[in-house]
Amino acid sequence: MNAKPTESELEILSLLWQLKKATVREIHEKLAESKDTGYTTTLKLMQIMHAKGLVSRDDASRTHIYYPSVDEKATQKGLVNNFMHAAFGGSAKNLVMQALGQGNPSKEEIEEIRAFLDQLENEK
Amino acid sequence: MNAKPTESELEILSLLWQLKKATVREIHEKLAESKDTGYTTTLKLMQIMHAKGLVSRDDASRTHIYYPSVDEKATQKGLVNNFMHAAFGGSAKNLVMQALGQGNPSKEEIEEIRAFLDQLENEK
DNA sequence: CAATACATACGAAAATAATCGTACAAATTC
DNA sequence: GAATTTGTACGATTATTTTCGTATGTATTG
Repeated sequence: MNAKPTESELEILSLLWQLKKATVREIHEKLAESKDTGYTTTLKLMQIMHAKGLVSRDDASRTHIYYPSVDEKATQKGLVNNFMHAAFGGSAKNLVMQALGQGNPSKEEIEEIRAFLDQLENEK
Repeated sequence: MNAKPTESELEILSLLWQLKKATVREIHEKLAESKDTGYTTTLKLMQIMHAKGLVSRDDASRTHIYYPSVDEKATQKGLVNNFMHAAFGGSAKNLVMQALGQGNPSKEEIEEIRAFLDQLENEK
């Protein structure tokens, strides 16, 4: 059942994870900030996602409200795993270093990652 | 010009990065270990990649020899950047922690990452 | 209350990606 | 040297993803 979202679906899903819930119009306006796309395109995508079970929705009122229905962490886990294998031959280190090199993390974020590394190491 | 490889193309490109050069048959045999695919499918993909400029080839002899013609690191950089934005809202930290959580890096790799973090921090 | 704005539904086209059959030529084997 | 194997080329088909036009109905507003 756990269908993997396409690129476009993932954009929408990310917004929903962030906003917790949203209407088609809200999502569309956000998307339109960075890409040129029509309203009905966004609508259709969200309908497809609904059919696939990636989102749920409340259609009590005319303007439907959408919710993510797949877990953020779990979905990301699957995607990262897939991506790590496809692009980095499964090497977490290589992926991580590439990401750090260009993600420009803040001091706080670096600290968090360090703490996470400590924890990982202790488990060994 | 810098075309982004598709999933299937990336599989082939990864093999080429690893092998430095290869024939269609060599690539095909490798691919066939893990997926069920026809020889002419692999051939066609490599021809497309050649047309796109992702690989170059030496067609002096009947059996052509293929070489990667895009840089591994540079290509990965573009892919990570894209993926980080698509799946993690651009947060390197979140991507990194997910990857570390399941990539099961060795002690040595963790050390390398730590050193890289130090370096990043010093640049700030 | 008519015109306009805003909403969903959905079929169909367009764009992209992947697969494969067939044709044909060169090499190899029996 | 005929049959088989191995190679490329490439058009065509299929599958998937994305886009959008049109229909239709419900608010909102002048």
